[in-house]
Amino acid sequence: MSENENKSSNFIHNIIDKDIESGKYGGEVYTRFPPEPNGYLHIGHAKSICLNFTTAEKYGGRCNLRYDDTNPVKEDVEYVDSIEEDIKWLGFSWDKKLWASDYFPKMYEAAVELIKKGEAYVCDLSADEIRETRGTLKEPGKESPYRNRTVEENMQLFKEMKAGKYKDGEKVLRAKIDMASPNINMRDPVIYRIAHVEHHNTGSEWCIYPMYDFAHPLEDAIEGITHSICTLEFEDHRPLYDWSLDQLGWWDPQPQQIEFARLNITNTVMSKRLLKGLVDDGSVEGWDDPRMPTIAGLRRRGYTPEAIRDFCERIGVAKANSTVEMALLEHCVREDLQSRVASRNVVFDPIKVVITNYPEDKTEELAMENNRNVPEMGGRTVPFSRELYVDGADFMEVPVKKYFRLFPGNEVRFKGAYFIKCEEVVKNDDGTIKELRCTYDPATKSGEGGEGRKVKGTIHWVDAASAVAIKVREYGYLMVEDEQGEERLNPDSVKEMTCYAEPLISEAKGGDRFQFFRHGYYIADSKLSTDTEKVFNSIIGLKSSFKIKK
RNA sequence: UGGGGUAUCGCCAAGUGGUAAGGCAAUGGAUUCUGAUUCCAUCAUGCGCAGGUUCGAAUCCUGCUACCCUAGCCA
Repeated sequence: MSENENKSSNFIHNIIDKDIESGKYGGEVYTRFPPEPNGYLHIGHAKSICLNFTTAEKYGGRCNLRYDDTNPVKEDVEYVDSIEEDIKWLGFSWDKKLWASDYFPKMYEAAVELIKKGEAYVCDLSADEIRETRGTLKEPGKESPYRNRTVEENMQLFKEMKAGKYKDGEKVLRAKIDMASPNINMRDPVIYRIAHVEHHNTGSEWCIYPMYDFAHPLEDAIEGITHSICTLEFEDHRPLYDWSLDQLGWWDPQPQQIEFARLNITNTVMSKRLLKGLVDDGSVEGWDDPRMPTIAGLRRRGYTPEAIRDFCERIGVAKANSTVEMALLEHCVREDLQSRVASRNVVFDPIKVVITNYPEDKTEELAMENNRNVPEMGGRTVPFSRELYVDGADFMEVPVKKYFRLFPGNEVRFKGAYFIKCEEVVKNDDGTIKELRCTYDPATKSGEGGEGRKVKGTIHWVDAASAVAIKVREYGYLMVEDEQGEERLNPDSVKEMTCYAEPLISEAKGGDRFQFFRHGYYIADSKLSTDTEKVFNSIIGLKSSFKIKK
């Protein structure tokens, strides 16, 4: 991979360039990827991961992996292994692996500091009451009756909160800012809540937990993060981010939050809620179901980390909401795979072909290159004999115009073998095709000259006697929208079929990728393959194929 | 606009007052024992709209319009 040189710049780089020029952070660039461990990472996270890690890389800086585990009721350590695996698989290494929960003491100290400065107070209002007094988008809120408690009283109450004297929801700590602020986030936001819940990291040490808006700036500042990159919906929270740090005045310089637009891809569900729902109700095999847009799903489907990184590079980073076409991701995989993958003959929807003038007891081993564009990948041999299978799409009894594959009376090149002419179509009683009776021209053997005649089409085939049955799974869109605009599972999102492949395919190991002649790219699914039957997941089809025009 | 954002080709996206990069998609053509790949060519007198400033505007000013975010003790 060509590193650095032609990496496009974006508005975040422009901000960093200015910071470097002004010396704001002494030329340092320190970023972080802060997932909440409440689900698997998806392609949208990949954009954020690439952005944070490559930005640090570009400037010779560092990037931390930090779990944003400030809400024990929603989080689960079961996800951390997958998160780390996915980041590593994408090819990134973090500077430090950290847990926001390790900063709970420092955050508590910060809250105490705010109380002492009269900038925070303990509020006894219920969640409902807080909502009711917050005002609306157009009307200011009302001040809490507890807003003017003394510093001493607040200190006492907050200590009691920490000591576990109160039940969940009984009290909260609020920042004392401005109930009339046009920005609702500044209307005395809750910064600490009570939750008598076991925390995976701190156990039962704490029963009060900081809210994201208060915790996140502290986490960044503690780690010395310079540029805290997050998505657009946090734009309105930035004043609170800055307020928290400004009030404390503990750090100089302070990190700055920069927002960018999250990734959307056409026909792709990116909502964690929906994805988790599909996993929980058994609609998919799990978070790594090949139909899922999770990194684990894409991996199992056969996408490469290089392709995903290339995709993230190409989509750019900006603040405009956008939806990238799936075709771009597909282009990236195709481009990556075409030079690293060997081709194998697999026929879908097989039709039997009998070469009537070929000896019944003869079998030839014909040479075939693994990848025509990459000679270093060498070649292989495949058996050829009197009975073969061809792809259902490569024969038309009544050809449409410009169809140049097999049809009665037409002659085509069998890839790596001979010119074959279809002489007769033999049918079953029910009218379906039983077999094609064909003849071959011995003078046209592949690689042995005989360039006299030309033929328009080349099709692939497998030897019937040695063919291996494999299962092929092809994927469509996971979700569709119904009349009500509700997203629901697409019943046709997976199609499984049995196909015939050349014998060598039986040596495929889980994770091996191939190009199936004329069908596209496929990966051997180690999770579903057995010794007797291999399952191949489709990654992506070829760029274009013959389309029948009406 | 309560407030905060964003508008440049079908989809992304550069551009930061000097006369519209690039990629994907699409379309034509060349080569091809994969209708793939590769290769060449075409693809915004135009930058949400309307005015204004300027020798010169996607870039500055004014006024509109559309869409997104925001009223969790989630992140």
